[in-house]
Amino acid sequence: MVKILIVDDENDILDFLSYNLKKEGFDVYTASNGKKALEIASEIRPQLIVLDIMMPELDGIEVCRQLKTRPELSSTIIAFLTARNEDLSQINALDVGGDDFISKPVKPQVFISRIKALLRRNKGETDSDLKFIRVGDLEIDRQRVQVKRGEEVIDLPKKEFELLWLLASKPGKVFTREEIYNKIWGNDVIVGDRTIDVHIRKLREKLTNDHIKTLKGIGYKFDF
Amino acid sequence: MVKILIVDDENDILDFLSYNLKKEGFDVYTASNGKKALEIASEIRPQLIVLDIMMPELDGIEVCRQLKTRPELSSTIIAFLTARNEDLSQINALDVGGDDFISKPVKPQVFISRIKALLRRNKGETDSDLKFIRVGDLEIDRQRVQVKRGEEVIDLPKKEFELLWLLASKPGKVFTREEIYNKIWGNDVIVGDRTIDVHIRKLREKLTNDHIKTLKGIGYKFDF
DNA sequence: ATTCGGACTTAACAATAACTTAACCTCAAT
DNA sequence: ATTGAGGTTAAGTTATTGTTAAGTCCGAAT
Repeated sequence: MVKILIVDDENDILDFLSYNLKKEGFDVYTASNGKKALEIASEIRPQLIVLDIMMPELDGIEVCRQLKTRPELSSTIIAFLTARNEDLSQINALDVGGDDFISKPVKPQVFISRIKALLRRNKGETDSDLKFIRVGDLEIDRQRVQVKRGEEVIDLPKKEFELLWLLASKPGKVFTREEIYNKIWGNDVIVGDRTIDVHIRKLREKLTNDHIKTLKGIGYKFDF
Repeated sequence: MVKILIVDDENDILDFLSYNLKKEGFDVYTASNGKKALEIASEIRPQLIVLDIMMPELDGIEVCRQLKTRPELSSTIIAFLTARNEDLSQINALDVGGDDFISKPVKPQVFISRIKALLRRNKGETDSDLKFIRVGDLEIDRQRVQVKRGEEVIDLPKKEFELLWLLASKPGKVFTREEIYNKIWGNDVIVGDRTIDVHIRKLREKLTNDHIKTLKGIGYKFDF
């Protein structure tokens, strides 16, 4: 379930936003000042924090800055709440890592859809750490499931792509067959002895340069 | 990177503003008259245009008006440049869709902070819900729920349009079936296995060009 | 209320790319 | 020469997607 932390010094607003988010099925937490916000955030690790900028003592900007220094929260989405007529010109909230601004007063529908949009935007990007590898003359793009050598596009089927991705993710490292089986097929699937070889062969054929090296009795590695 | 187009008939000013914006890391383009401005704007689709009002032939107001008629530029931010003593009373620049006035002569610091404030204001509206996409020979207009290839209008029913919109919003990116289900049908609705395929098929039929690619076992992507 | 039509979904079946296998081949080390 | 690991090839096999037609739903027009 998606956890959201709302931070505001006005209880009315906390209740209002909290009510609306809960109705949408989110797991909502609240904090009424910056200090509590930092504590709760570290403890529950919400995916998203709605953060009022204007608060006594620790303001939203400062809270955000501190959140971003903590590795476990560095990828948390921050949505700032601002009064509509607040002067934003002094505030470089985007510089401290904020993802969106939401103006008060807030219409529930608008609020919910903004929150959902934010959650959606960061989905898919966070689940796999790396998206792009460049090795030698190859560019391997996970998002497009596509390999390029210069302008030439090389399309690979799923298994071949995964195999290449695995090998290229640590150029020079030797992967044993067992390792490859585990990472690509999973521990449960059983495939024959020659399966990997066949995929390796197809890769070598398509990436005409000879980057995949066999270490007999040990495994394969990607070199350039 | 944020693209900014500067339009002014005085080269000194172009250079001056361009220099300052580039220093801040913006991607800067320039045009020395209204006609060029329209051309370049359509091509690069900047997030923001700095537009001198007083120009020979096509003045800034007229340029703005024409920009706003083009759906792909309708959400572009316009900042007008005005000489300090210019009589603004006659000019209803805000009526034609301008967002701000900046007076000449310009102090770099002030200029930069105004530009940043403008960009900040429209963040969230502009990049998270984009209203218009142009890919290859297609123009996809979210407001009108309409697709055009040149002069030919292609009407699509809602689901098909959303599917196309999703795929075209990140050309080249592979969307898994699951991703598509989540984004178009929502996490709760359950539809059969072949539903996406059918929609894909209809899209392919209507967009006769062959832009939607299948990656078996992975998903679909929009390429051109 | 009834009819009509388009949008959307489903289900059965066809088609195909991707994957796996198996039989055979090569080659280097012993 | 024998052996064993990996290479090669083509022929299965399977999973996934394409296609089609029919069914359901819903809103607009009569």
